[in-house]
Amino acid sequence: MLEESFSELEQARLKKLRALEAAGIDPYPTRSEQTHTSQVAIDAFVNAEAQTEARPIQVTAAGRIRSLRLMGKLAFAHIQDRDGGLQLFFRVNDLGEEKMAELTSFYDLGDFIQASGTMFRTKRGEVSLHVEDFKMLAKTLRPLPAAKDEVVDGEIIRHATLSDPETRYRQRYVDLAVNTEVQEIFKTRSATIRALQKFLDDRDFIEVETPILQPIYGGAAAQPFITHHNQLHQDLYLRISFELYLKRLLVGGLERVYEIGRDFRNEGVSYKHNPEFTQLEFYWAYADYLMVMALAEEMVAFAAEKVLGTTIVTFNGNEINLAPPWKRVELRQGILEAAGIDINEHPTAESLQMAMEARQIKHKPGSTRGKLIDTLIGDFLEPNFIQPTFLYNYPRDISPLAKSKPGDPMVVERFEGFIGGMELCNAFSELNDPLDQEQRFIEMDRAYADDDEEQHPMDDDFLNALSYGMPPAGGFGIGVDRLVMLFTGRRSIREVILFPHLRTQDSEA
RNA sequence: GGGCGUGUAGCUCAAUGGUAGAGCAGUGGCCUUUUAAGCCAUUGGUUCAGAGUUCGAGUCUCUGCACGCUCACCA
Repeated sequence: MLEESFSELEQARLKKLRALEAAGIDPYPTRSEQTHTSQVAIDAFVNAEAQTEARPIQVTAAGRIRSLRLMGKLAFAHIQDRDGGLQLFFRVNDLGEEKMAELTSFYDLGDFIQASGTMFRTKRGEVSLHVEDFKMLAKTLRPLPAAKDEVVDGEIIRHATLSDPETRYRQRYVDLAVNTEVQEIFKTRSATIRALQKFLDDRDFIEVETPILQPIYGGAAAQPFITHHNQLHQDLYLRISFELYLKRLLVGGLERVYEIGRDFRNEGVSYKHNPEFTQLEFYWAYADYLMVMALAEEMVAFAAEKVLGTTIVTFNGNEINLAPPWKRVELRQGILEAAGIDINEHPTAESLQMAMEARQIKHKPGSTRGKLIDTLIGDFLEPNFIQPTFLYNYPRDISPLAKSKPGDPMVVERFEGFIGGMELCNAFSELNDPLDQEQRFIEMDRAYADDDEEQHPMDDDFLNALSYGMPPAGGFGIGVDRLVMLFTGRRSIREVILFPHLRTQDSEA
């Protein structure tokens, strides 16, 4: 029972709720009204103020009570609505003893109120609503964490705010209600996705949706979640990427497609990894990875400009400029300069491993050549790519869906984009030769035969699709959560996901 | 999964192994232009859970749980 979990504070509120009902007031009325948001009301008043013979601005505002200052026959409150806050001014002369008592005896911080009246300016200069009538819209039984805002020189200083990360993520509704700057993160997130969509829509891409429940997973090297369809007696995987389905659409003649959605990877959780995360992938017929590179930097800069009004962001203490062109580093050259190893001189895993050991570089024993190169990237390059950087020309054996570089069988036309020391995107000239693709699947199978984590299952229907002919194309994937981290300057992916994954608790407080 | 750290009132935090406290919030008063409103009074605790050491544990030990940081794997 909810009521049994109530603290003393909550019991006090419950008593007020009962008292409201006893007074014939519905604490949760069905109808409500909001003629102006706080900002619209304030703007309207400020406008009218500038004119001579302005008519009074009649407003019905609605929102959550964030502060309440009772002063006997006077009262001030601030309510919070979707675009800000508004001060309410109550006076017994206007409301009468009975109505005033309703406010003082039944209302608490956190309650939703609807208030009507005219806009005015207080002696201290704050544009406020002079309340003529008000009603309870929703009684709050649990107290919101007490937070008070102090304005010093225009800066808002928040006292004793809710800061425990566990409570903030587990009860995000409280976090959002109390820490309004958290709302801004998710407004930015929403705007970012809209901007990415607009950018691609304007270039004739169509947005599609492909299966999340898949009989065969693929398109990335990751462990999947497994689920089960009861009626069909069939195990299914939650997708780890969109790639193989989107390429089927290229076969079908949809030349420019993209999808924004959720991927699921059954792996470790960290400040940049959540088990489910949002990805954008696009596939572009008659393009190659160099064209994709140019489009990608343009897209990110467009989104930044549209959402933030600038291409300059601050992340982890670094000022980062997202404006194109981004730095381009050829992988072989990059590793040579950073680690002093020329990977071309080490065509086998054994040789490369020896070169790394000679330099005391840690690595997983038994790795493939590509994996070793990946280790070098992670150790020597990725952390140093603070400004946007494309690293291009990847080893073939860790890129089973990318097309080989003409004249260089060990290398594929693939690039990854890094910003703030973090991998942000991955792209390549898409392999469209069904026979080569089959060969790659077989190679992966052989190379990782002993390693369940790296299984890359053969997708026969995908090969079948390629056999019907897929136009040459460039493909691209970007982690939307990480992009939002950059745009909002948040160092943890949990800050930009509304309900990040947490372990379950036995007893919820 | 490994290492380090944290867990005390609704929130933010104190408390040499010796009576668990403060501010805000709450409750009762006073207050007709306040804005971290103010003044007076006051309530509120399974100190994450369990076991142990001790005359005595919020504090020390062990186990478990959750969260954070970090390493490994991945995006």
